[in-house]
Amino acid sequence: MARLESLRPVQRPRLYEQVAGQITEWITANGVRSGDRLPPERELATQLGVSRATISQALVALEVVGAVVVRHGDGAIVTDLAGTPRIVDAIRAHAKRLPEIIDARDALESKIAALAAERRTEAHLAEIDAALDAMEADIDAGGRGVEGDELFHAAVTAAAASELLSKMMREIGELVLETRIESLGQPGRPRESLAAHRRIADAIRAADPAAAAAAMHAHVMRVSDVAILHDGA
Amino acid sequence: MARLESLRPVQRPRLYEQVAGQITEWITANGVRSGDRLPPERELATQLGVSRATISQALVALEVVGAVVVRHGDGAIVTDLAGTPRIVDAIRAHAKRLPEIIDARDALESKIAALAAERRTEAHLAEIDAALDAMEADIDAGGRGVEGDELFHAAVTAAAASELLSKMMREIGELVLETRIESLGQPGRPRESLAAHRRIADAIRAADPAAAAAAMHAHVMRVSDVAILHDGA
DNA sequence: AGTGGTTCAGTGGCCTAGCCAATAGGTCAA
DNA sequence: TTGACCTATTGGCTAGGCCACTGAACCACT
Repeated sequence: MARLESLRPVQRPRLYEQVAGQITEWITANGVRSGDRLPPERELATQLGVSRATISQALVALEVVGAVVVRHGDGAIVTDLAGTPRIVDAIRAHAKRLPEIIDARDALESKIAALAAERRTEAHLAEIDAALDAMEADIDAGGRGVEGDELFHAAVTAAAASELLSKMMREIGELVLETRIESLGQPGRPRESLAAHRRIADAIRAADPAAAAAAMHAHVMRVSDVAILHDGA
Repeated sequence: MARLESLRPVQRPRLYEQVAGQITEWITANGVRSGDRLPPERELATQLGVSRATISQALVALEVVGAVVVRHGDGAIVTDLAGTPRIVDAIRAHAKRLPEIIDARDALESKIAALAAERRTEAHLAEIDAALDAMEADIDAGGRGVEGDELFHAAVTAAAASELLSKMMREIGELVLETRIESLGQPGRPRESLAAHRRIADAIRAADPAAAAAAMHAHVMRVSDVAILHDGA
């Protein structure tokens, strides 16, 4: 039974998203500055050819993101964050920015590995070992060890005990996953990757932050080779 | 004339916010897990006593935050981020997590400095110098060089040429700023900080990534000392 | 002048009612 | 077993309307 794990659900465009995008464009295009007011909802509705309810939804979205603040009876005021596109969207939009993902991953995971080496408990080490075992078992069975790979990085992140770094990793996690799957798809890679993970685990166990960071750095860079090659193909 | 700066505009609660909050509570209270479906909009509307339009707005808000994903014809599916409060809020909530900010800043800025050393152009170097000059001038004039400090880090970040890392820095920027101001407030600190910035700039100019990262790391750690002490007071 | 009410037009907040479109799940014939 | 079809359920979006809030203009009073 062939897997189709690379397939993703079709894009279901929401009207409010499109409207929010158009409003954002309008903001940047017209040089609207922080503090300026958007046109009234009713006017936006007629101009963009949608209902006021949809405009309202778009404004909710923009408000949640922090691009505008809507004031009852006054209007929607543009904030200073308005021109800033959302992090993941910005990347996906250009798509050719895999190197940026690598850089970010390197920055975060190297630090995470170092912190993990300082703060790991026995429970964390056990969790990391379990992930490595799962990875090895899967590879022995002919798999690519993707699941164990994910578990490993999750365990290391947990050991680092930083909610902030953890959250940031989660933010780019979706993008990282793609590069990870690509990398492990290459023949011989899984075993090599397993060895790299072992080196990271050893450094963490040895409570050696610098070595852990270096090992993680090397691992991330090794993965990036493939990803970039694949990207350029 | 007594100031009333502690006064804030009255809370103008939005219905959709309240509804979103109730839905979130419902999720955590009922042990709803990732992948489970929320009740239909129509049912939520009658149960919470609001219109479907408002429910829809609340779901837009939750969707933007990433707590749910709404599928046409199917329902609103809870994601694994549902229980996770917003990144900045999470930190602010505990408030005692300054160390985490330092860790994150260190991870990002060290990498940014390294990348800047690799990719800086003459224009970037000029920008960095300008920031240092502004910092020095302000300090000579008795100031703390806060503005120049910000300009410096902004210039280095620009030189790193990574939209992703840049965005991440912006995300924690608000929090970093607080620690920065605290640090520079100590007597003697501004000049010392200026020297540290110069070392970073030199490494970047010399196109030495490792040295740049090390200098930035040292700088961030130096700042953290003060911040943590201040925090413990 | 300055202060405080009043009014009014503009604006967002929220609602009701309804149709359209997508989905999941069943039925039935090939 | 497969594929086509139907149907109930659900979200997407619209239209139209009432209410509450805001800000500016105006006015009366001090």
